[in-house]
Amino acid sequence: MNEKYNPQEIEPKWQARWEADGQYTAEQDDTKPKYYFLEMFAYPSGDLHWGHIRNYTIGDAVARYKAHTGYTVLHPTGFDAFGLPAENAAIKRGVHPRDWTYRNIHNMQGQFRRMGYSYDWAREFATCDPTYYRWNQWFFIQLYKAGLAYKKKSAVNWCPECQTALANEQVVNGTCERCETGVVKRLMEQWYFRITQYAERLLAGHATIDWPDDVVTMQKNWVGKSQGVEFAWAIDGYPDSLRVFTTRPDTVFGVTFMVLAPEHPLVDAITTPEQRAAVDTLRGEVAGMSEIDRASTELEKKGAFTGAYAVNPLSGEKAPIWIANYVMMEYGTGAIMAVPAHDERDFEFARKYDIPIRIVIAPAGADLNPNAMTEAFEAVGVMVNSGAYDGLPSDAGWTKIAEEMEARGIGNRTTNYRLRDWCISRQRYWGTPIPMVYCEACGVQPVPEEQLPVLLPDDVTFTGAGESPLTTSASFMNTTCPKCGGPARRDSDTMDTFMDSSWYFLRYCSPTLDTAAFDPAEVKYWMPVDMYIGGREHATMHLIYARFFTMALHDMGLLDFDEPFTKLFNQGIVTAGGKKMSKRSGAVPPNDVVSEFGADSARLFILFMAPAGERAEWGVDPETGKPYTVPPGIDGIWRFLNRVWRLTAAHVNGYAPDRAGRMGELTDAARRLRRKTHQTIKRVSGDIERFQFNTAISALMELTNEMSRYEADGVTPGDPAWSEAVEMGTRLLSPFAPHVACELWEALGQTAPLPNAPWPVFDPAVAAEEALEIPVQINGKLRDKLTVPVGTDAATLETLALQSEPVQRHLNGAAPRKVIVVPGKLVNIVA
RNA sequence: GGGCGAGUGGCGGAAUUGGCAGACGCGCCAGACUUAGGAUCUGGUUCCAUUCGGAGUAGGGGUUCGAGUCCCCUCUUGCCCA
Repeated sequence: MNEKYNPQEIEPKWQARWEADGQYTAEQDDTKPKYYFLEMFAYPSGDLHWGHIRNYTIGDAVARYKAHTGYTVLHPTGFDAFGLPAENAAIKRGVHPRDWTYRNIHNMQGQFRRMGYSYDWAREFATCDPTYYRWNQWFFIQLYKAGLAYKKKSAVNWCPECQTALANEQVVNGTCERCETGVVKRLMEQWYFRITQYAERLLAGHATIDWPDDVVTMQKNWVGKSQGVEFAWAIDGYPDSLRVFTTRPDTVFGVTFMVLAPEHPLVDAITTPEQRAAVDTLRGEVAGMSEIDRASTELEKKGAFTGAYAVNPLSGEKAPIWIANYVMMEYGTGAIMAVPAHDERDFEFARKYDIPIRIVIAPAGADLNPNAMTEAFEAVGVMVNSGAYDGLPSDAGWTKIAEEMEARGIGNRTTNYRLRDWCISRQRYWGTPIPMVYCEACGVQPVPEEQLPVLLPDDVTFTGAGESPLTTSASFMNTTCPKCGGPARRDSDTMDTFMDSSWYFLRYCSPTLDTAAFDPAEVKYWMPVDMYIGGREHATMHLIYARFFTMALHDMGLLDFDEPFTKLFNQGIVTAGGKKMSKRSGAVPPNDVVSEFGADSARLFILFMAPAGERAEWGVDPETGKPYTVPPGIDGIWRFLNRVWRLTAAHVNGYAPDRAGRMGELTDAARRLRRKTHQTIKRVSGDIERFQFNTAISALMELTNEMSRYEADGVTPGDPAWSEAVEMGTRLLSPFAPHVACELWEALGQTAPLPNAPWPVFDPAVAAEEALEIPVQINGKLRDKLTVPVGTDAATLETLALQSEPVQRHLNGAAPRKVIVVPGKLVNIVA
């Protein structure tokens, strides 16, 4: 073999050979368990950067490890190819979104392949391909037929800059996530999916999946389940009653005012002429505000009195009815009972408008003074000023009052959710056309399934203003009604791209099938995804939508499982100068590192630099003030791989595959090397299982350091301990640095492909230390170390410790008060 | 403002269960060697004192024979939600 490690020569060679041999083709194999391993697919922004490389390298290491440990692995990739940036490029530079997207895909495919990831490339697809989005349209129609897709006119977040509606999660601090323009409200006809119907299932499903706690918590908060009571208040002098939802029925005697959302339908009817002006002013002000702003705790509370009063059904007291900017029509009933003593927002409001505050829950052993309070008391306490309920703990009172309301027919216990239905419509071109047509005579009609796909037209102009670009294409917009054959218009919107990512993992099971979205037999074999890897930022969007979609498909009888991802791992973000590395800020492509040091070095470096789940700081070059194109720490990885190469190359005849039966009489050095080899197998295996790739790599470095020490004393031809170390080291390196591992494997004379080779198993007897160093402490301070055989008992350790010279010196003749001996660990003498 | 993490040498980081703090790597220092290379190899490298030793895991308190690890308070910081 070559003396010199040359990744530029061996890496393309192995990549070509893997591809030619179909090395990573996923195949059903009844002799093995299956493992479906998936990393979140990439948006084709133009270049891979180190954030991607981290995600995909972690994924590749584990996918390769799974293949070594006896699974038949499905490890696919593709591109999440629809989306706004392509359209922005079209507007700014006149490039067609399709051309821009495919040019980027082509470049990123090259970068992916150069990294040597173990993808089954035959399964790759881009979601913007009609053979894919056709099935988005098919699913849309199925959801429509199942009653899960519906159209409604509603106030949506509208970005005046992007000319599009935004989902709540795309609005950041009241501004557009992409362009940071202030978001306004606008009424539009939009398609929605009834995800709210699955709120309870989305919560219950968490018990059946093995996901990180923080993601589960985020999803729970996103669904926002709250138990409460919905009940009616009579309005003094009006026939209508007012329905309110509260999570605190135990505070009902503390109500000193009521608040309606400014949009509440009763506002007009109950407002008195004297209050009309103030009410209208506030309503005008609120109309231009985003929901996000209104929900903010920093919002200055503003209200106006309507002049009307509501009657407390329990106490019979009258409470003035206000409207306020902090109450929203979309949550609950759009009306609340306000209890300033026990709700922070009501408290602030009452203080501002001089509304009385009445204590009805007293904290244990303390008295609250309504005039001196500086904040609401929201915790559990004892009920006071609450008629027959006085003296009851408030949590017990909660149930009693709810029961009384139900018994008297005033109200009912209900469950409320923060989750809203999923708005699918986007006023954009570069997405999946919504397969619905509008006929004057027949109304809304789905496109017949045999006419799918509804293709994106080419005769579109991109102005960046006005309505959806699709409206500029007459050939697209004008169609015929599938029912009556008369003239009809198509829906001018396209689908949210989260539609694409809600089922792409199903498509990978049968990516080229043209008669259905997926082959049920293939899906039955491969799904669910056993391990899914991606960023934490997808906790409440993609990961909720994909779960909902899977559940909906399950309920339509299309799938026999209802959770798509059994396990989830979130890799940490890569930052440069503290800011997240992304297309928009300081993204560094892997190209320079790969061309100078090779893909194996790039892979090892990104895994070695930080624990996989935590933030990794890439570093900023002090000379340029920009993120490094080649980080300084890469030298350590480069040296390591060169050392590995040299150790193998220098002792090709030191290796003999057959070493069984020659391990009997070994020198101390050989026993040490064997011990290190087996300890390394144990550590690397455990570290991969725990996703601790940084320590796995440091263990491999320790093994090579031990091999260097051993080498100094000479390696004999066919040396059994050396043979074992060199072979095991190569196999352990395979998931992380597959090219160099394959090359070394071949140099060792192995003919079976390394990626299929079984994972090494360690022998605990060989890995066990022969002697231990036992620290001896006096009052917790280290004074000596005893070198003793493994298994030395407590009494012996105590005797040896007390005989130790430094211990005698420190005790200075005094008798120890107590000696703590933990066999195998330490001795601590309390003096 | 709320929820969840994190804070360890000049730097990235290590330390399964409460048991030798600083593995591994970068950088730095010293030496060796040479076909002068992107070298490589060997040794050293928490701080103070260098003699015994002392201090030390953001800061303060606590539990314990023993705390980076557990508990309480404070500060800083990241992410998510407001």
